[in-house]
Amino acid sequence: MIDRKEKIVQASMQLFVERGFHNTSTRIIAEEAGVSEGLIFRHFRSKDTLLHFLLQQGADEMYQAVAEVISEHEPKVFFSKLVDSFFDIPSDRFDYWRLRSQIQSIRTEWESEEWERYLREGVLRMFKEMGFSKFEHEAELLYQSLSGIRDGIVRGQIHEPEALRELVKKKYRL
Amino acid sequence: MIDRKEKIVQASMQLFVERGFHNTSTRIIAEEAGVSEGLIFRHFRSKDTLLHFLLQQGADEMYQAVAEVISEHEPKVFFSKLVDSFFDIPSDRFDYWRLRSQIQSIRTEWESEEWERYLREGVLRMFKEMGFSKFEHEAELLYQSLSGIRDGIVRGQIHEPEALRELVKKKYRL
DNA sequence: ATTAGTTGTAAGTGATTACTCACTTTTTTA
DNA sequence: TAAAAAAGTGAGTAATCACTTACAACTAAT
Repeated sequence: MIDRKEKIVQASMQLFVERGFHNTSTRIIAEEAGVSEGLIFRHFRSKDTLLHFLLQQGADEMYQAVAEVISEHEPKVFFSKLVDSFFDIPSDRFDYWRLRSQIQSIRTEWESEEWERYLREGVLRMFKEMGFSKFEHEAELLYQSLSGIRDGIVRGQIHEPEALRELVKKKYRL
Repeated sequence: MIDRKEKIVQASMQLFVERGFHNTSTRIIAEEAGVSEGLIFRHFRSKDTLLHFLLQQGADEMYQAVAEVISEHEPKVFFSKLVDSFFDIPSDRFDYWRLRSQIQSIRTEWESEEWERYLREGVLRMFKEMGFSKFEHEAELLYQSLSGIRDGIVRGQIHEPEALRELVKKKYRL
């Protein structure tokens, strides 16, 4: 009846985000998931593997989302889809972003994922095709700004995301 | 001759940023600082107190920096000083920002500091005085964007900050 | 020179950590 | 239905954790 592996995934995600990865013991994960501690290691070889699984799961979904944006070749539509992809984060994906942000700020070896490189390339291409003179800097600025906004959203700091979204689009006259 | 307390402060800051707070033991801090483990607890009552000290130290400096920006009442100059304050982070303060970002993403109870509230009020006031219709949203957008850029800078993701700075200022026609 | 206060150390403390192992129970397959 | 494989448990494990304590060394003032 109950998918215990999924229970472990959900409990660990919540705990990692709330208390931090290194401050979350496998004992409390098991407790929260309602399983024995040993089962965690049956399904995931180690606590690190579990973390990696959570991040990979989110990255896979992002790859899908980015593919959808990237496939758009009309610059103005691309821009709109791009901005929307930063604003339309389903609330059940907030945890992924918060976990990612946490790990990124801890691990020095963190390197950008494939979907992120694709997306940045797409932004670059868009500004180029739109005829912006300093398209590289425009791309960098937009990407970092949107990242900051996304952080704000998943942390619940932004009260009226819709107004912000319109403002961003207006700034680029779209 | 050697200020051992300062040694502890520097070693712990570096380690907290590199490996994460909860993944850094007091044993390794002592090792890295070249002191006995007990000395950490002589100077700082607990590991948490040490963390708080590091954050407070950085916040104090930020309060100074923000006071300088806030004191400017001419909107256009304020804007320029504001943007500069996000771009001109001395490299020896990178660690503070990375530590702050780490703790912010772990602790749920994190609430904005005094200097941050002051700064955001200032940005709000600026847009208001500049006659922007949706000044609240403009302030939110600018603040979150600049925060994203600052994150990028302290993480070494931004290659040409100067070009970005000029671009930001140009966007607001200043 | 004695005292008092501070700074420092080494060797502990019990609690908690990620993980293992021997075992039982459930599910799948032949 | 029997056997094999997978899922699940609970009681371990050595190592590490933040922190304490008893004591020594240094510093400064009387």
